[in-house]
Amino acid sequence: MPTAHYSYAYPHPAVTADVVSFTIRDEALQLLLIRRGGPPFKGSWALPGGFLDIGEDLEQCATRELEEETGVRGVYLEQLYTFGATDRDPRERVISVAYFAVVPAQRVQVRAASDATDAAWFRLDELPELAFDHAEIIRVAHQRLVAKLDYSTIAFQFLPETFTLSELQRVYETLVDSEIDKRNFRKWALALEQIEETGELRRRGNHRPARVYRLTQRERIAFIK
Amino acid sequence: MPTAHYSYAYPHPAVTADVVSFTIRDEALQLLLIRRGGPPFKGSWALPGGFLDIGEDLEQCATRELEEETGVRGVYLEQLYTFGATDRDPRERVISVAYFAVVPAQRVQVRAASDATDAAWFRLDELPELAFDHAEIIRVAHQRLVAKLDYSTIAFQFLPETFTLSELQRVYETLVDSEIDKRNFRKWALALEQIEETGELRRRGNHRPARVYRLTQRERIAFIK
DNA sequence: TTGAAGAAGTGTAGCCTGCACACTATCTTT
DNA sequence: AAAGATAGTGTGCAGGCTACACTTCTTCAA
Repeated sequence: MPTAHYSYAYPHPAVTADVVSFTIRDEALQLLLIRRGGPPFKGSWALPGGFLDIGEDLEQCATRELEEETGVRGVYLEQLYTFGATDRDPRERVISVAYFAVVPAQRVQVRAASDATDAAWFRLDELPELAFDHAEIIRVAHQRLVAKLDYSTIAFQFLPETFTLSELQRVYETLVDSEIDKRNFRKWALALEQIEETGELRRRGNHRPARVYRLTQRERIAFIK
Repeated sequence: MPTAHYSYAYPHPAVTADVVSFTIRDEALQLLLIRRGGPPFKGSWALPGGFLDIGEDLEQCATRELEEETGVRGVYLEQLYTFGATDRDPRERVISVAYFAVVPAQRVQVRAASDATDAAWFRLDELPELAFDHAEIIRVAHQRLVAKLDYSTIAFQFLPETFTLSELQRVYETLVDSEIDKRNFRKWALALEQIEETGELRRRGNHRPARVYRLTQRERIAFIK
């Protein structure tokens, strides 16, 4: 048992922030997991996260944990839900405030710059066994992500600063896991009035080059409909 | 300072559950507040809530606090958001897991059966000064409630088991604070396929009696659209 | 240099949904 | 029996969503 540095009249639970980080790699929705180096669930994969410092905001804590594992900063981060079942951690009572993050595809490789902990991206449809109730947390996060597609421009956060309409369409097709009509999609995307042409053209492969777009208000999630 | 009964290697925050309870009284959206009997914010109004017991689920805690203040059970209760700013409580670090509840108008008077604490319903547009960050919590709760009107049948939770279409329409009109066309509203409500006629008629006042409806699946929030 | 390959880019027509709008029905009270 | 009050009912128009196919522009290889 830890030595006594702090005391209370009644027991306080521990509080952690855990982060579900989504990205799109290889045309698939993936998320970041780390392998646990100690008990409980030693060797299992788990969400990155850690205990709240007593002088730190919840969101600061989530941001810090995410940065420690992925090296990325400034990505979209949103509080998801708070999980507090009494038996969710065998050591002591732990309340987990879960966040979900959307990491642009470009920035994914920055992970290699993080510390020596064993971290990896997994396809959402090929997840390993997970520690604690993290499978449940991921389920809720995915549900939230899909729900937000309908009423916000959160999908744009999967893309780097500039992108083509085809790239945007592929993001949506990956997220909803079905094909979308090209003309209808482009009409819809332009009608949002959230993107503008940069004036540049992107030439990739042996075909007509694509116009390049950017968000009119970078880093902003708009509510639509 | 409290005596030392528990100790940790590093400080744990306190965790509370606070509940924003909405109801409709006098054609207005109202919510339940209690007056604080001790410091901090002594004499101020605040949301009902209290510290999490170490062996108790978060939702259990919210349910318990709500029942202690209102006497009502089995009402709709949903986790709202977790507030954890470092300075939100002057005594110690407190993480508040906020819930929001919808209390049917009929059951409101049960509150009188609760203990001697000073509790009262306030119109949302006539709130007093509030303790802690409870004004912010209420703002978020109201926002969530209004958002849910668009994609769920949460508004039905403001009504008792049986109701007329006019009563349902008044609930919606109160919540969105504007008038709704009667024919369009009834068409919409019936098309949801969430309510059925009980076969009874309700006669109130000197006018044609109204058909009485009930939810086909009582206590269930349906997602629509 | 030319043509084949491959993604980029573009318009229309039908359908369905949301919204505006006014009168008749049935009961109570006097 | 007439007045007062809320319950209950249908249509038409506009705007948004969906389905659907061909041309443009570039690269690469013959």
